[in-house]
Amino acid sequence: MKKRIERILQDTLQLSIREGYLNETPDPNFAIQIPADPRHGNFATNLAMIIAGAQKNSPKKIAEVLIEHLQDRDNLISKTEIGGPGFINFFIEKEKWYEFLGTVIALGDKYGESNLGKNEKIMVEFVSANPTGPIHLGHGRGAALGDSLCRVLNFCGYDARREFYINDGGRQVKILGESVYSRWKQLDDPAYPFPDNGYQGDYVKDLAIEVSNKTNLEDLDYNTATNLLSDICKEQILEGIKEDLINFRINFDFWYKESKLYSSGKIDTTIKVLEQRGLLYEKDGALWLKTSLFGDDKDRVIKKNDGELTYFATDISYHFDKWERGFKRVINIWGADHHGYVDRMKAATKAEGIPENWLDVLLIQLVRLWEGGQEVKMSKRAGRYVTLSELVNDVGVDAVRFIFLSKDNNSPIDFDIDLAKKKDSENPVYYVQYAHARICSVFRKAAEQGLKLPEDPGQYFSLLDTEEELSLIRKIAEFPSLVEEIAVDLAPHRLTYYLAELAGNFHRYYNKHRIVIEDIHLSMARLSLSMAVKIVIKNGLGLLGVNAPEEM
RNA sequence: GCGCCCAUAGCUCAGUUGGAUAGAGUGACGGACUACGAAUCCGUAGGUCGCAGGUUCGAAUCCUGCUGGGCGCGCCA
Repeated sequence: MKKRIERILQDTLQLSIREGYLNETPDPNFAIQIPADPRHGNFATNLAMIIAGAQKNSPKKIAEVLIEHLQDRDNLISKTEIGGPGFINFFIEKEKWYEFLGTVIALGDKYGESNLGKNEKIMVEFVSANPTGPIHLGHGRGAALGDSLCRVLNFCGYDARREFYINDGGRQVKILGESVYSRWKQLDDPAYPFPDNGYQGDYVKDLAIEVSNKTNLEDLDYNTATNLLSDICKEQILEGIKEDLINFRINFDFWYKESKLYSSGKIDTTIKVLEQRGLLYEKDGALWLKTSLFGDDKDRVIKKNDGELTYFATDISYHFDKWERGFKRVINIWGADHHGYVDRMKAATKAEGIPENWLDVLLIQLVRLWEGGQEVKMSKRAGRYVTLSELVNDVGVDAVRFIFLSKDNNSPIDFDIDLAKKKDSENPVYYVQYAHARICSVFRKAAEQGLKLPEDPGQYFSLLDTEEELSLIRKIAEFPSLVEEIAVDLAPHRLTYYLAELAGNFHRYYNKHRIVIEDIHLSMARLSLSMAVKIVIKNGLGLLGVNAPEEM
């Protein structure tokens, strides 16, 4: 609907200029909004006010001109008004809303899809947790966001893929091996020293017991033993991570190992490319990249004076590889504590000759847990933190995903476990799911009375004449443009609020008007409307990765 | 010291490239089941949009300066 209004306005503006009713004006960036106050119409635009300056005329005069030459070929608009300082308000022909309702039902689970992305290849890289311990809440938040973004992007016609980058080559894996070794030694000798920067969690002790039972460590020297433990444990932890993610309904398309960058020679190639571009230099025995030429505060080391590559070097190479794999855009989801890294990473991609804006980095803020009115204090360094699987086992996938996705990524989340566990109205997840289950229940009831949706329900829609019914249809009509906006803004949290509103509208409607009644025709009409609501809730929850249950 | 993010109802948060009278949930109080699921609905109360300037027809939104909080500033990963 919104798009049709936009089209009409574009045509009207062009025609007005072409025919000389208005002066030539640069392409205006006008908005179409749904007014908060229904008296201001179904849609409103600020177009007249936006171009008033360039037209050297009052917004109201311009609005009059535009209305007079309105290019409404389909007779979509029943009435226009000029309001406030120069808004043009549009009222849509009721019949057009009924037609729209018919298309929603016909489209079913395709309602809301679009071809916005034109099959463009996008990579979303997220979670990418080190294989040194189980994934925690922050990873879970990133996982929910990345996965939902991919769902939305694919729904909008992009070719979006999920990728997990495995840091299996760095020092942290070595430290994991040393930590496990130490815990194994401590089984006999509690005084055996533990590495200063070792991993503290209890899972390290569990690994020590488990692996030492299967592997003979006694005869190995320290280096051999710790290396062996590193290899075994990182694989085992990675399996656990994969399992946690699958339980969280996330299926990655690609698992990309850092070690592959070394073995495939990608890193050497990348360094050569940068060398050829004249962007490298040596100083203090180290190799530096001139990132400061591309917006970074200062240049960065990619090879240390001991000959080892930095983490940054592998990351540059990794991103060059993403580019070579043909992705037209890349979205990285990082914890906010990595924000200092964003500028240098973007600078590095530019240094590699990759276009500006190719890389988007979404930073996610902290998740704080609350239980029994108190914050659950966590400290990763001390190994005291709640894992994603613990939380999911406690409150369920649907609630965790919905709550994680209900906030903008830039806002910290206070996650109230008690509230998330509640299966009633206080919990927004259940509020939305209940609307869906309730509609399914109504259809079961209708079926008992021999009622079901006819092939062509459109003939009854004109019976939907109450304000509640018309506003429900309008709400349903917002869905496609909202989904597109979410794909552009990378902001799936808006969907949670929309779904709660839609569910609320339906619950109110349900309480006020009976759906299955003696009047068969009116029942058909109301069942159709209910079906459309059900479709949007199901499609919307699907984009969040949340189930739409038929019974609860 | 420099940089990024945040500040909206008692609490948790929305607020769509600046739009018309700033919203929702929750908490508090009071109501609604002899009919489709009361896991719901209706009503009341609640605001100096952190503070001070600026930009304009119009600012919670943009700019500047403050205050308060989170995070980051390594030849660590």
